[in-house]
Amino acid sequence: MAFKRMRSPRRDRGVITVREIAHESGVSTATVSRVLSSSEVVSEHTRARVMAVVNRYHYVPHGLAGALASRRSRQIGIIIPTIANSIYGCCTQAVNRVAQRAGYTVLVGISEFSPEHEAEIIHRFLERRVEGLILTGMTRACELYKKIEHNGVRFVVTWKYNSDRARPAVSFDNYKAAAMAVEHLISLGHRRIGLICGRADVNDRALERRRSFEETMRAHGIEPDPELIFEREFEFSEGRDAVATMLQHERPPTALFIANDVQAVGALLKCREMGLSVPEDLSIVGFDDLPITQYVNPPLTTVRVPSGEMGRLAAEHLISAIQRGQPVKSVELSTCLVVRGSTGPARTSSIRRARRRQAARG
Amino acid sequence: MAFKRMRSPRRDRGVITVREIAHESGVSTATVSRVLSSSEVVSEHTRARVMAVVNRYHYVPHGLAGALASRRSRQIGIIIPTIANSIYGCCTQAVNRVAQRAGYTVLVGISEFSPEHEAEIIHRFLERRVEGLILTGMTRACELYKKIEHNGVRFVVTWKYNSDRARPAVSFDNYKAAAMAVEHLISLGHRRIGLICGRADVNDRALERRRSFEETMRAHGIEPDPELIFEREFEFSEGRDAVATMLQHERPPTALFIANDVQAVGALLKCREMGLSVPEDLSIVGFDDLPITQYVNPPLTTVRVPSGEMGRLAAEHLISAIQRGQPVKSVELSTCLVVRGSTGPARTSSIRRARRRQAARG
DNA sequence: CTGAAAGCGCTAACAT
DNA sequence: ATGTTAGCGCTTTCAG
Repeated sequence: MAFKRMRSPRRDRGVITVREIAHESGVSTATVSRVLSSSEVVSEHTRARVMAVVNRYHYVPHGLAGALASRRSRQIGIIIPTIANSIYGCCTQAVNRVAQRAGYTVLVGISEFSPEHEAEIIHRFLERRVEGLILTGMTRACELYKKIEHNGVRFVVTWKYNSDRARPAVSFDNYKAAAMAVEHLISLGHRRIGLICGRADVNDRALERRRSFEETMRAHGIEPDPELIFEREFEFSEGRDAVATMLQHERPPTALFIANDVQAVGALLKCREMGLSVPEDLSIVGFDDLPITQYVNPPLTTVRVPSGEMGRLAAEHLISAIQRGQPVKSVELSTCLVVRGSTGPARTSSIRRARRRQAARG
Repeated sequence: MAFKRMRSPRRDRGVITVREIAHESGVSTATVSRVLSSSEVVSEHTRARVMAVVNRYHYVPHGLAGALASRRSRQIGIIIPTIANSIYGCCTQAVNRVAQRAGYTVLVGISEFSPEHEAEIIHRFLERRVEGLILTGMTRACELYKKIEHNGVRFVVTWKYNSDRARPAVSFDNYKAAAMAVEHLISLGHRRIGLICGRADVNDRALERRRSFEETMRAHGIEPDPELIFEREFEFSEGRDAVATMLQHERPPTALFIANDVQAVGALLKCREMGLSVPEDLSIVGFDDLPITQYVNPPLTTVRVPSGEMGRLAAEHLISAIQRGQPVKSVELSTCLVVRGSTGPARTSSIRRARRRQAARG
């Protein structure tokens, strides 16, 4: 071999490049680029000629090369904990929609509630040079936030809002939302109220809702009973099992706040299966307002959260911040209590009465 | 200005590059690259020195530049029609998991059942130089397949399997699966059977299930009544409305095949709400085996499809095909009928009887 | 309105 | 085991 390096200009797997297109249409690569970015001033004539060649060759520009050269990846990332709870899917879908319209692609990461896993996803997204990040919840190593900022990447927190925190957030306030639910129960005369929620150690939304439950109870002079507080995974079955166990307590609750509808629906169906009347024997208020909640029997009283709008706004704020080179603006979204059939006035020791009834029957 | 171009080597927004790392640790960029790709032979000593600098600077390599240079993007794309039906979420999550483990990032596209939208997503993914594509269903413009292949991108079809087609698929056979459901009903003595399914014009899975319904009926000497076939969107409410309408027919069905569980659960709950007994008044068999189906009352008889496994296998086959430079191997997955409480023996004109009962009560 | 050419940050031959 | 260097395919000044 006499020559130093044998790299013919188009030895590649036949994938066309700007150079070929430029050559074929008798213009420079710069012009092709201008035509394709469709923003520049190019004469109608040249544009037509170039486009003809582009179409003829089914030319698809190399976006990564473009990103490298322009230093804009036109990608954002979103990290959600799970897809088992459809609220995250709904939010992601909304993000996807606005991103797409703005010419951005979205990378989806699923952390499965693992901080290590999340850190890994963030690292990968940073490598891919996302221009922005949509995060779920606020609790994560300070290091990680530093790493994100250090790489010049903007982010916005969803599903968690605290007016006192410095991090940009587009979300509702879990504390307030949960308080509405608990106060609804208290106002119906319930004093003995149980809580079922997600795992507070890996989920700051669950933590916040739990904290709100406890403090709201105390604010009304009720001391929450730790034996009536269950933290479980996000599954129908977990809600079912939790409620079954809780109702075996010697002093069972007359009402339940179940801080997510997946567990709430599971629990509600279980109650019916056990022959309990809802809300006569037990009131239940859920959280999320999943579509199915209005169709179960009785329809579930629950807290409506704006999952879709949150996704939409988070993406809009993030992208506009990126484009305008400004910090992301926070917004607090509102929630509301949707009162349906699963909550009613407290009646003394209704579970015990129901139990007796069952015993008589069985 | 006397000089031609003013481009200082590190004027950028402070983001570190290999060159800086190489310089700081007194090695070449090639060595840094070797350390980071962790595959090459590098002395323990140099590796440690380089890693120290990497960590000190929180250096995150520019993945797009790497992709460009190595001509491997380490990305795959998946396109699903919606996230409203959680089976797609489940599948996507599985894909994500194996991709991540293999060092691939996944781009998620949501087509919302629009072919135009899907074509756009594919184009964008091709620009991003995905190395492979996981598609939902097989029906799309031949042009589009050509475009994908023309760009040297491998793909695999999911949720649709036909042994006669040339396209690589990792899926179950909708026709067979639906036939199991219909035959179950027929074997219980039902002759007047209705169908509720997705829109067959934009969804080849729905089409296939509908075709299977009609042909299986005929194979058993029953002519399907077009008035008992409803194509609807994927919503609980659509299932509800469809069943309500269908039962007003002068000769209502004694059984229903509802080709997806979202609609099936909606329909089932509606039946209960209308005071109908399931399966005494009406048998229902669903499709998908969503988690909730086993908890509704009565638990839904349905066809179990391997959403998670399909995602896992599709991703594995695709990635291994990419890595070994071979075509993607097809696999047909199996489904099974899960008989639960919503189906029972046919009883003559049970709906009419129920109606009379209701009239008597009302 | 168009072209020339210098990189974007990295990897992969090739050479040592 | 490590360094040199030529690109990857595109965008973007700057010049005309």
